[in-house]
Amino acid sequence: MFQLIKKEKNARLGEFSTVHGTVKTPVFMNVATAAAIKGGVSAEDLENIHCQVMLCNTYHLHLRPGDKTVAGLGGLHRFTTWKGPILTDSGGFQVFSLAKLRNIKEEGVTFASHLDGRRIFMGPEESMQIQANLGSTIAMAFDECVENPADHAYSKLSTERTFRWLVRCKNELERLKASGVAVNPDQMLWGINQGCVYEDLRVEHMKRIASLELPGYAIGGLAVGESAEEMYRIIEAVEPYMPVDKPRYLMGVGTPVNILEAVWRGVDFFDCVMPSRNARHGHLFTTKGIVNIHNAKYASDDSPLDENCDCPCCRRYSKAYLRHLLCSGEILAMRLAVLHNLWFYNQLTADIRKALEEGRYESFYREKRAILGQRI
RNA sequence: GGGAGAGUUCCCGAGCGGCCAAAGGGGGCAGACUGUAAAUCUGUUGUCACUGACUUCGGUGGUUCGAACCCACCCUCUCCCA
Repeated sequence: MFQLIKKEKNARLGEFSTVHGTVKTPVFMNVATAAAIKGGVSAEDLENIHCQVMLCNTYHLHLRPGDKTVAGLGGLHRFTTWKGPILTDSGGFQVFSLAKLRNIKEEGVTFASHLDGRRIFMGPEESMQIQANLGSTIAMAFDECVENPADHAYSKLSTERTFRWLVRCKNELERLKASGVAVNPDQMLWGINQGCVYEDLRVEHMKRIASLELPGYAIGGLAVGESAEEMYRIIEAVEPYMPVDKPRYLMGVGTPVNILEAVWRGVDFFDCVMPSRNARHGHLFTTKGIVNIHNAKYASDDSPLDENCDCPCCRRYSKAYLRHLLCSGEILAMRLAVLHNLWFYNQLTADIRKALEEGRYESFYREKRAILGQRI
């Protein structure tokens, strides 16, 4: 399923084929938590901005509209009309981000719904059942993302539990597919590496999950407060133990520079809310660096946000207009800004692939990382 | 013409003798955001030689140790009666 086309040091150019189409990697997956990109971006828009994979969330869709409702409507693909691959996150990250509203046990996690406070239980089996109902292309394992405790002992308990949960996820998804209730009979499960910032735990955990021979592996629990250097260190530590013939996914990452650095260290898949969330807040990524379009200096700037960009926003509108829309609270501002930032991320990974194909990734990434992180 | 009320820092608006450079909104300016409880959150918003000083609460004058707050007059606005 994953074909490695070319390597430059650890950086990989590849293709991942699924029943919903082939993904060229490295790839950035566009985050549509509640089955929509926030900011008014449609499935049709996603096609226009060259999105390859859409990412949705198990927890959110379970709460609303309900995974059974989605299953009744034919699954996420039919529901959203997005034809390409869809990855569903398992709800594991909500174990982390809804920390104040949950209680973790071996069986699973009890959350207070962020919508109405109602208690909901989710364990590996529940997460798989929901994801089977959603019918995504890729289902992620239900894991525990440890919240930077600087606590090796707790992290070890957590990685052990996450491994047991992964085995339960695998068994449950196999059962669901065998019994014919999974909306997508080809749905695959990817495992998630954990272990906080501890190399020994990370490596041990990676070896164990690799032994399950899943079709893809993710590194989770990073970019949750530790430094970028620490994150790179962990990727470097884990990477040698990730199967070469399987896609590697760095969950929730990251900035353009993070992506350049992680590709250099052997990662193929990414996702992040940053381009869409930051866009809604006026923080825009361009080929020359970061623009805060709120800034007064753009009030009379008639030039496009990024002269090198072909997105629906830059093709047509000026910085002054975009700023005005944003300052006025117009919905169009968010839509244009989100389209731009996602275009930028999708284009960045396309440029990365091109550089890899031409065997010049090292110089490409060294040049780009110096520019893309700066504020202009 | 007669009566009643009001004028506060960019705007609205609280304050009604010291703890007031003055609450709270709004607006402005800047920042944050990494598997989305986020169209959110934070800081800042009189001046300067900024752990302090100076100038502000329609104007002028007064009372007081001390006034945005009390008194007098003036200016402006709103409402009611003719």
